[in-house]
Amino acid sequence: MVKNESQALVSEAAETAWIALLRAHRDATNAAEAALRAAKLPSLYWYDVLLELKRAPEGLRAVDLERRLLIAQYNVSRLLKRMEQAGLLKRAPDPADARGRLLFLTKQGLVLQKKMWPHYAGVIERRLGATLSEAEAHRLTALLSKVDEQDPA
Amino acid sequence: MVKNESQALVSEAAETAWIALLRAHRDATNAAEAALRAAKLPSLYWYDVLLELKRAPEGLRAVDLERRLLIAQYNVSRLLKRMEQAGLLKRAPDPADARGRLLFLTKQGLVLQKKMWPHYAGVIERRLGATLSEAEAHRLTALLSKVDEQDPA
DNA sequence: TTGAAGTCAATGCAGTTGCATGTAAATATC
DNA sequence: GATATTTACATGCAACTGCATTGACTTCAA
Repeated sequence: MVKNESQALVSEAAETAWIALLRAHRDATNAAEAALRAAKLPSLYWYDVLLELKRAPEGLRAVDLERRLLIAQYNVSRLLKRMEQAGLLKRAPDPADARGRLLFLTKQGLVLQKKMWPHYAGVIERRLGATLSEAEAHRLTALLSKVDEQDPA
Repeated sequence: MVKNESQALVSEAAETAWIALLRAHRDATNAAEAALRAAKLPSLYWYDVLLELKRAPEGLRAVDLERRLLIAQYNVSRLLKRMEQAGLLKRAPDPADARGRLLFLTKQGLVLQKKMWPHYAGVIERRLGATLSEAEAHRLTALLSKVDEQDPA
């Protein structure tokens, strides 16, 4: 996927790991998206939003979502509009800050989240649960976490 | 990013690893894309194509690219059209199979690949080279590889 | 060999994303 | 406490993606 021979810029090991990361991710998310589509369900991003909102029954601001999901601001904005139109969430004025609005999951949104989960979980289980032992999964998590603790860029 | 409490569908460890994978990838590719954009260079996918073609001076078919890069067929088709229009590659009839065409990198394409690499490499180095030891990078690669050896599903 | 089935690519259309910018409210500065 | 800066969110436009389908060739099988 990447991998370049002209040296000195990056260690061989780091570059190989990078490629493995890209491939594993692309492959796994392709599978997850395919599973959801096959079930006529929305994409992973929609799921992520539904779940975040489910966990924040006191309401969440778009900015928080943006940070948690690492999605660009304008995409969050439009994603929320679509999801609101689909009846999955509500946006109410934020008493603490009139610039933004607080987001709340609707009953319909909760129903959809629950409906999507098994499909999503199936993929995770096949990709990670079935191929890695508990210990390996933990090690993988630890290594990946080191990679993005690296906040800025 | 994901993470659900209703159990039994997936092990906790696998789910956590999944989230870590999504976050690490999103974060790292965001950084890489940002670095390339800041330098007014094309996106990662373009780079991937350039590099694959560089490595296949004997010519490559679109189908092969599709498999190597895990990009959908119609996206490969259009990506190649754009890159051809940009003068980065050439498409010639494949003597062995008249349905497809063979792809070749142009001199301009090679120049661009070389120009992009340092920007890309910088991100890889900061994300992976700087945060992981050689041994850790190798372990990460090994674990990620297990995940997508899992072909179909 | 011929026709049925499979493979390699391209494309119209609708939906989504990125970029640049805009509006409004909050915070900082003096 | 008026102005400048920053923050939260929205949006027009152009580019890109996914879906479904098509066209063109290859392969398989009787």
